[in-house]
Parts: sequence; C-alpha cells; structure tokens
Amino acid sequence: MKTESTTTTLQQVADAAGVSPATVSRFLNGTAKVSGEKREALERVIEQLQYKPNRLAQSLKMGTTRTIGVLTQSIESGYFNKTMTGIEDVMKAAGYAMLIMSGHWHADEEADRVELLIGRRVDGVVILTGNMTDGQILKFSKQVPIIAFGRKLEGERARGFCLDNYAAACEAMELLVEQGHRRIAFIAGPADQEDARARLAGYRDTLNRHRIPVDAGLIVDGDFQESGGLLAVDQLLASQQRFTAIFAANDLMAYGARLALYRRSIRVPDDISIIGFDDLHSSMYTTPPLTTVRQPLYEVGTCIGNMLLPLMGQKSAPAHIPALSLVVRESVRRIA
Amino acid sequence: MKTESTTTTLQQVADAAGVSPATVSRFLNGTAKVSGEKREALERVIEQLQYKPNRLAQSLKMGTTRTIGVLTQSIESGYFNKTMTGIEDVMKAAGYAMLIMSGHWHADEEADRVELLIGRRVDGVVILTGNMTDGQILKFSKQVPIIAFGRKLEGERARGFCLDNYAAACEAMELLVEQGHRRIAFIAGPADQEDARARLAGYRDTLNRHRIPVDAGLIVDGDFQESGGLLAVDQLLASQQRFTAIFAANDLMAYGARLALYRRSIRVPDDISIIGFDDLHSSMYTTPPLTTVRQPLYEVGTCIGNMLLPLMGQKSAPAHIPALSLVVRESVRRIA
DNA sequence: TTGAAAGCGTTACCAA
DNA sequence: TTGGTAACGCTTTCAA
Repeated sequence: MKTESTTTTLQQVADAAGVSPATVSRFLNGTAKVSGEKREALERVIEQLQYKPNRLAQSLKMGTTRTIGVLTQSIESGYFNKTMTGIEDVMKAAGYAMLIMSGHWHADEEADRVELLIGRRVDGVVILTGNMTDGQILKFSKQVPIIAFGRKLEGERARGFCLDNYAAACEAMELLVEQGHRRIAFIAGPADQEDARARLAGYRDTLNRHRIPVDAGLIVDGDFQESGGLLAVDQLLASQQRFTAIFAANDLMAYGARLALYRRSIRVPDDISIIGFDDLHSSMYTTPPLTTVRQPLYEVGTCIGNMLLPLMGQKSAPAHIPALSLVVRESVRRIA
Repeated sequence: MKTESTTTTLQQVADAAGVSPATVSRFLNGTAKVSGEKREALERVIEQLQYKPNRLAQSLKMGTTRTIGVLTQSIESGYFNKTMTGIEDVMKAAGYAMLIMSGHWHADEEADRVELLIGRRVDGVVILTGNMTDGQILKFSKQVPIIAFGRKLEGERARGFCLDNYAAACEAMELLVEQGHRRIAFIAGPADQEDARARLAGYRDTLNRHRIPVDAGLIVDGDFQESGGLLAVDQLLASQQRFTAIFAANDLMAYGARLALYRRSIRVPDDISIIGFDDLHSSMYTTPPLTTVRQPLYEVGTCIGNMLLPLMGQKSAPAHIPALSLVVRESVRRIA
C-alpha cells in the first residue's frame, strides 16, 4: 500500500481526467477519436502529471520492444563503430533503440550474446561478422529476424551480405602493378576471417594474372592489429627479401608497417610504397596519407538498418549494398 | 486463437509439469525449496520445452530491467568507446545490458536521449561528458541513478567525476620546458568543453610559473579533430610565428598538426616537437610515436560501472578514479 | 465515442 | 512445500 507510486500510470491519468483507461490509451495512440472536452481534460492532466507511458508494459502487451540487438566484436573497434553509427541513425529515425553487446571474435561468446539479446526480446538482431557458423545464425533467425554483415546468407528471416573484398584487393594490386611494382609483399589478416582470405586471394590472383611469380617469402601473417604489421615488416626485412611495395590487408597493419620502416629510416613512398585496406579516418592523416581501399562502413550500417526494418514489419528506405573503392593518396609511388 | 504460441511461458511449463506457476517461478529463482519429484519433473519439462523466462514480464513485475543506458556523444569516437568497453565489462559481469545512444555534443539531443532511456525504464544511466547543465542531470537523477563522466557532481543519486586534466596539462608542459622549449604553440579544444579549458589553463599557468611570456599569437583554436590540428598549424605557420614545440589539446589534433608539418618538410621532433593528449591507441604507431598524456579510459569505464552498481542496489568492486599520466615517446626532443 | 474487462508473462502474498 | 490469485501497466476486443 504505497502512498504514492514513483511514476504516473495510465490508470491515474484516467482517474484524474475522469475517463476510462481505454480512452486514455486510445487518445495517446490516436487509435480512435476522442471528443472535445475529454481531449482537453486529458491533455491537461497528462501535461500536469508528466505522464510517460511505461514501455515495458506496452512491450509485454504488444509483443514488440522496438529495440534491436547489435552484436559487434569489439566496442572499441573504429571499424565496427562506424557501421554502428549508420545503424543507429536509421534505427533512431524508426524509433528503435539499440542493445549492444560484443563477442570478441569468439563463436561461443557470440552465440551467448545473441541468446541474451533474444531473451531480452529484441525485435531484430544484427551481427557484425564474427565466427559463428551460418547454421547457428540461421537457427537463431527462427526466433528473431537477423541481418548479418560479413557473410553471404539467405534465409526466411535472415540475410547476410558482404562487400566484394576480393575485387577491391585486385584493384589495389592493379594499382601497384601499374605503378611498376613487381616485388610486392603482403601482410595477411587472420586466416579464419573471410575478408582476410578474400584479400589474400586478390593479391595472389592479380599477381598470377600479370604472370608475376608469387613468392611465399613475401607473404607474411598478421593479426589485423598495428603490432602485427610492425612485426610482419620486421620479419620481412630480417629475411632479406627484396620488395618495393607492401600491401597490408588492413590499415591498422599498414600503420604498424609504416612505423617499422620509419625505425629503419626507410622512406615511404620513396623507398617503399604502402597500400592499406579499410580507409579508417586516421588514414587521411598518416605521414604520408595512406593510399587504401575505402570501406563504406557508415553506408554499410544504413544498409543493414534498411534491410532489417522490413523484416520487422517496418517500412524502410531501399537498401543499397555500397561498393568498395580505391582511394589514392600519397603512400604509393611509381617506380622505374 | 493461436494454435501454438511462439515462445513457451511459465504457465505452460507449470501445466506440463503438473504444478502451479508459483512453484515454477520459485524453482527458477531458488526462492523456495522444491521437493524432489517436482523438481525433477520441472527440470525435465524446462529442458524439453526450452523454456526461457520472458524478461519483459519479469521487468514489469519487479520494476527493474537490468539494463543501463549509456549516453555517449558519438558511437564512432575511439575516445568514448574505450570507456564504454570498461563499462561493458563490469556491467556484463553484473548481468546488465547496455542501451547506447549518442548525443552528438548537443544539449537538447542529449536530454532527449536521456528521456528516451528513462522511458525505457533503465535501472541506471551513465553520461559521458556532453553539454547538458549539471541542473538537468541532477533533475534526471530523481528518476534514475546517474553517473556522469567529465564533470564534478554530487547528488542523492547522481555522481560525476573527471580526471585532473589541468594537472596533466601542466605536467606535459613541464616536460616541454624542461627540454628547453620556450616558444610553445598551443592548439586548443572547443572552449565549451571543460576538459579543453583545463588543458589550456595548464598551458598558460605553466608558462607563467616559469616566467615565460604567454603569446596570444601562439594559441590557436582547434576542434578536437585532425582537420582542426592541420588548420591550426597552417595558421601558425602563415602568421610567421616562431616556435619550437606544439602542445595539441588532444591526439587527433596532434595527428593533423603532424601532417601539416610533413607537408612542409618540417621534421618532428628534429625541427619541431609535438605533444598530444589522450594517448589514443594509434598514437603508439604514428611517425614518430607520439609523446602524450595517457587517459586511462578503460579504467574510467570500470570505475563508472563500479560507481553505478551501488546506486542501483548492487554490490560492486571499489571504484578508484584512475590517474592521468605522461607517456614519453619520440615526438619531443631536447633543444639547446 | 466510450467503458468494462480480459490478458500479456511474471512474481509474491496469503492460505492451506 | 505448495497452490490460488492479485498485481505490474498497458492494449484491445466486445458491448453499449
């Protein structure tokens, strides 16, 4: 028997305005016309009591939370966050909030988070890459519509798409070759990530297409982190390989590579050219500014949003899968 | 009249196990002992029906959502995201999910988001800096406990703290002075941000303390973005100011400044020294690696989490406000 | 146009 | 230890 509840309820509004709760609800939702005097009374009372509907109750009743769950891999990642910004913008406009959890590239953890999300009754889920199997995702999609980024997927209530990393990697390689480079080192990403594999394939195939021998000694493993790029170049240099250009499978590794070169006073692009992949915002400000492949991450986000909305029975703008593109800056130079 | 509901309810579990819903609930929550045979039946039925409690219903009933709202300024910002990672880690451990919204440094938008969060009945809110007034926050805190970062605040259910930017800025300046610099340029942050003002004050006061004249021409406005740093240095150079070092109020601007110098073949640190503020992850990999003030952002996040938990009636680890520290790398050199 | 009442899936009080 | 049942705050038939 509380003397006063902390938040006003629809019932209280109804009492104060001298109408039934049903009428208040209808008034609030515009579900039906409310006659002049009641409407005025309601407006006044609602204003006065500062009434705000309890979304929990609404959700329970209507079976929809107007909340989506986003499974990212790391909240810290500039890569994912740009995408999330795109998602946020279209979702906010549609009245959805975002529950965000991270999976840290660990399939078990990812599945666990998705279950948590479903338990919280989100209306939709977006999965940004990760290591779950398509099967797992398809199974989850029986409970909730899912859009996955970073994998091709087609299901009743699940869709997945990725950008053409292979083609873009080829394009980057073409630039290098066209600028006269023949001995091109490649710093690879983690082999368990599809994007990383596609980029490596682009590297290999372009070399083959130009009848340039693929030298295994020129391909070194990285981890998509700056430190990996640094180590990779150290290793390359230690092995006495001769090369005039480096293709780093992502920008972060390009940063690391660039520092390794700097440490030895090897100039970029005078002595060695570097090309990256992602086009992180900072890449415009490295010295020299990095030539790289631009991932239209924000647009990926809006695309995801616009793909998810219809699956939740909402209308949306058409979803265009954006394209990768080469952005030429100053880290690659033509050689004789 | 659905033939089959999409999710199993506690009632269905009760029916299937031949007990009352109350018993199921008690079993699930360990609220009371359940006798042997019923317990077995329940375990079996729950497993078989794959029953998962509806958190919405639980929340409605219990008045707690086990969800916190985080108001960040930009989901894209590496600065905020590192903090969010810290928050996420302690919250996840305590069983809380995070609803994330961004305010984009706009007081109205921020207030709007916080209202949205409250409308969704989050159990707590964290506000990462921003432009709302303390009054606004204090008012919101009547509805929900709030921890704010980037401002001092003390209320019944609101607490705010910030790091000692002033002291850290002084420390950075001391380094420069100690290394023989007298003509030090300062690239300021937005004057409406407390942190930016504190850093500027540290710059000024340190100069004064050493009886080095403060030359207004050496202080130029920035916006905490790379582009602002670039512009600032352009402006400094155009105005023919003589200086041997630059103190950028944050790392991003230091990056921009560094590029502006690079464009003119001015070497760092040989010709000009640069010091930043924040210690973004990338600052370890710039060329040269940036000397800067480290913001212990992840620790700020865990601190926030541990401060919020008690306000929501949960126990937590003790909350230590972490300290800023100077990290000396290679962008500052001693001059004659 | 309006109201009464059932129900969304839980929890917790009161009896038994 | 258990069950019955009244909430939690809302929406939505069904009648009037």
